[in-house]
Amino acid sequence: VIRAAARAFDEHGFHNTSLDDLAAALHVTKPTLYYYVGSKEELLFECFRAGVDRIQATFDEADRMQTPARERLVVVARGYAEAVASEFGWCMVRVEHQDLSPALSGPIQALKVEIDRRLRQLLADGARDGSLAVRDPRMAAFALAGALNWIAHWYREDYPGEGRLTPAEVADAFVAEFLQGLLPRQAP
Amino acid sequence: VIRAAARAFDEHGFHNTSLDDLAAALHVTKPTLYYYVGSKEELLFECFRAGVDRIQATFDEADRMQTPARERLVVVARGYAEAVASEFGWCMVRVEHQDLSPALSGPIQALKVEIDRRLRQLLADGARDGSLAVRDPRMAAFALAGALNWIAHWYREDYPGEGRLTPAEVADAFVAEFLQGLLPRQAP
Amino acid sequence: VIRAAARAFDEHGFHNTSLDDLAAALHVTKPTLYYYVGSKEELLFECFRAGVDRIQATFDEADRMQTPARERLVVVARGYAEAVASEFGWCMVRVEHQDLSPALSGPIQALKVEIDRRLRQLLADGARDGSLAVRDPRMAAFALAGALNWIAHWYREDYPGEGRLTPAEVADAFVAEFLQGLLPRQAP
Amino acid sequence: VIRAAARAFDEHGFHNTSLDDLAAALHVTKPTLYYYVGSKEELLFECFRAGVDRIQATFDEADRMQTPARERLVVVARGYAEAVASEFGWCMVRVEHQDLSPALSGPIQALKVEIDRRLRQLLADGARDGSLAVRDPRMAAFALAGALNWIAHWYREDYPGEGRLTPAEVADAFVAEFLQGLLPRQAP
DNA sequence: TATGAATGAGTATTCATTCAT
DNA sequence: GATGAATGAATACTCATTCAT
Repeated sequence: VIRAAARAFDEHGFHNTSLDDLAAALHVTKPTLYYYVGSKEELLFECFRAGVDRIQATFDEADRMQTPARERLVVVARGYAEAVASEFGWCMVRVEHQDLSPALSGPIQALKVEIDRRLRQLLADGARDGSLAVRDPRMAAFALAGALNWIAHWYREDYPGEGRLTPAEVADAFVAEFLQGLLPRQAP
Repeated sequence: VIRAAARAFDEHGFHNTSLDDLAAALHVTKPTLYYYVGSKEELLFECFRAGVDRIQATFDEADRMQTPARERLVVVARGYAEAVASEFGWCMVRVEHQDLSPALSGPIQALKVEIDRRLRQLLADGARDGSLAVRDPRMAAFALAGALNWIAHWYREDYPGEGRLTPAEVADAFVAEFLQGLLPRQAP
Repeated sequence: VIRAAARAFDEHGFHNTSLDDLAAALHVTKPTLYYYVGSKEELLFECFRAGVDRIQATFDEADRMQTPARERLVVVARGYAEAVASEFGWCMVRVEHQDLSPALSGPIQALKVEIDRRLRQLLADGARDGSLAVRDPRMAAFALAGALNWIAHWYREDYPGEGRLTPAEVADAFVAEFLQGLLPRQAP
Repeated sequence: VIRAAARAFDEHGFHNTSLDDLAAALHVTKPTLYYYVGSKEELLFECFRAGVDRIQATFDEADRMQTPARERLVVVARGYAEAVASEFGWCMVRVEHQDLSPALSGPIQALKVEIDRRLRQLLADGARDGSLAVRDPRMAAFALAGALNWIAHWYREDYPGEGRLTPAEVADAFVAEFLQGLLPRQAP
C-alpha cells in the first residue's frame, strides 16, 4: 500500500511523482488515495519511518546480543545496508526537511539523531570493550553512516563493474574495509 | 551569479526554489535571469559542474604528484571534502537525474562515473605501489565516496557535539579512520 | 436531525460545511445522512422552509385576530424576529438562489414573495383601518423586512453594547421605532 | 479590474465563482489574475473595502456639514443606499467571516463595527440637537442599517411592483418612513 | 439502518517560460 | 541589459454522491 509510494519516489523522485501517477500505479483514483492517507508529505513520512523502523529493529537486535561490539557492528551494518538498499532507501536518505512541514520535519530529525546516537554508542562500546579501535567516535559514525547511506544512491542502478552483491555482502565488504583499514600490515 | 543559485538550492532544495525567489535574492527580475541562463535545469547543471570541477582539479593535482598513492589519497580526500562542504555540495550530491532532461542528465552521469573511476584508480595504484591494502577497490571506493559525499548532508548544520572542524580536518579524520581501520592493533 | 444542519450552516456557512462535517457532528457516517436526506441542497431547502413555516404561522395567527392592523403588526414582528433569530435564521436570510437548482430555487422564491405579500397586506390593512399611516406600503415592507431579517446577522454574536435583549424585545424596539418615527413630536 | 469580481460575486455568489470564470470574464487567463491579486479572498476583501469606502466617504461628507443630524441622516442614507445598491453591495452585505482567513476577517469586522459606530453616533447627535427622537440608538441603528443593507438583496432583481426607484429615492422613502413613523398623527 | 470504500468533477494556486517593449 | 505582463501546464487537495454489503 505505502510501499508503492516508496517505489514511485525512488523511481521518479518525490517532486516528480504526482498523486495522479501514484493513484494510477495503484489502479485507483486520487481521492481513494486521500481516503487512506492524509497528504503527500504524510506519505513521505511513512516511507521514511518504515525504513528507519527497520534500522532501529537491527539496533534492538544487536543490543540483545551479548557479544563484543565488533560483532554487533557487523549485524547492524548488514541490517542498515538492507534497509537502505530496500525500496524505502530513497525516502530515508533523500528526504529533505524543506519538503515537510515542521510538524513532520521535527520527528524525522529526531529519528535521524537517534540513529546517529545509537551508532556512535556502538562504536564507543567497542572502544570500551576493546573490540574496536575508534579514534573519534563522532567522525567514525559519520563516515560509516555516510558510506552505508550512500548505498541508496548507487545500489539500485546497475552499478559499474561485474558481480552483483547482496546488500549484506556490500555491508560485509564495507565493514571489512573499515575494520582492517587500508594501511598495509607489516609482516611480523 | 551562479553561486546564488547553489546557495538557494542548498537552503530550500531544488524544487522549492522558484526562479522568482532566485531573482528576488539577486535583486533582479525573472526575465533578467533568463538573459543569463537558459533554464532552471541548466542552472542546476552548472552548479553541479562547478563542484565537480573542483574535485577533478584535486585529482589532477594528485596525479601530478610523484608520491605514493596513500599520500595522494589524503590530498584528494581533502579537496573532495572541501568541494562537498562548499555551497555546491548540495547540488553535487543531491541532483536527481529525474530532475534533468536526458541532454543534461547524460553528462552528469558521465562526470559521476569519471570521479568514481579516478578514485578507484587511485586505490588500485595504492595496491600496486604497496602503500594501500585495498581488498575490493570497487567497494572501497563506494565506501569512501559515500562517507565524503555525506558530508554535504550534515556539515552545514551545526552537527552534534562540540568542536567544529574544517572540511579538511573532517577529511583527515575520515582518512585516518579508513587507513588504520577500527581493529585494535596488537602491541608488537 | 435537520436542526443540526441549520446550526452547522449558521456556524460555518453553507459552502464551508461539508457533509463529512455534518455527519461527524451527528456521530454518523455520510451514507447514513443520505439515507435521510436526498442531497445537500435539499437540506438547505428544508432549513429554509422550517424557518419560513414559523413566520407563516405567525401571519396565520395574526390573521385570526380581530384587532387593528397595528396590533397585529406587533405580533407578526415578534414572531418574525424569533424565527430569524433562531437556528434557522441564517438559512432563511442567507440562502442564495445560485446555491440551489431551479427545482428548489423556485419554491423558495415563491415563499419569499408570499412573505413579502402578507407583510405588505398587513400594512395596507393598517392604512385602511386607520391604525397605521403608511406612505408607500412596498417600501415600508422592504424596510421592515430588512430590519428584521438583519437580526440574523448580528443577533447570535454578542452584539456590541450592554444588556442582551430577547428577540421579541428587539422586535418591540424595532416596531416602536417604526411606529413612532424618529421625528420629535411637538408637545401639544 | 476589481469591479469585475464584484459583479461576478454578485451574480453567482462567492463560492460559485471560480477564478476560471472570472478570468474568462476578463478575457485573460487565471495566472494573469494572480499577477494582480494575491488570492481569491483578497479579491473579496478588496470588493468589500471598495463598498465600505464609499459609505465612509458619505459619513465624512455628512460630518463636514453644519446642519442638524436629521438632515445629515438623509445624506448618509442616500450614500449608504447607493453603495449597497452598487456592484459592491453583495460583497459588503454577504461576506461571511468564515470565508476569510483571520488576517482579513479581522479588518472587515473592524470596518463593520466602525460603520455601526458612526451611524449610532449620528442618531445620538440627533437626540442631542433635538432634530431626532431616538429611543434606543443601538436598536435604531440596527433597524436602519438592516433596512438599508437589505437593499442589496432585492434591488438588483426586478423587485415586485411597478415603478423602479433610484437607490437615492429608496433611501428617501426609507428615511421618510423612519422619521415619520407608521403611527397616524391625530389632527390637532 | 448503517457503513467502508470509491470516484468524477472540480478549484485554488504555482511556476517555468516567453515576448513585446 | 532589463522588465512588466501574460500564459500553458500541472498539482495538491476537496467534496457531493454512489454502491455493494
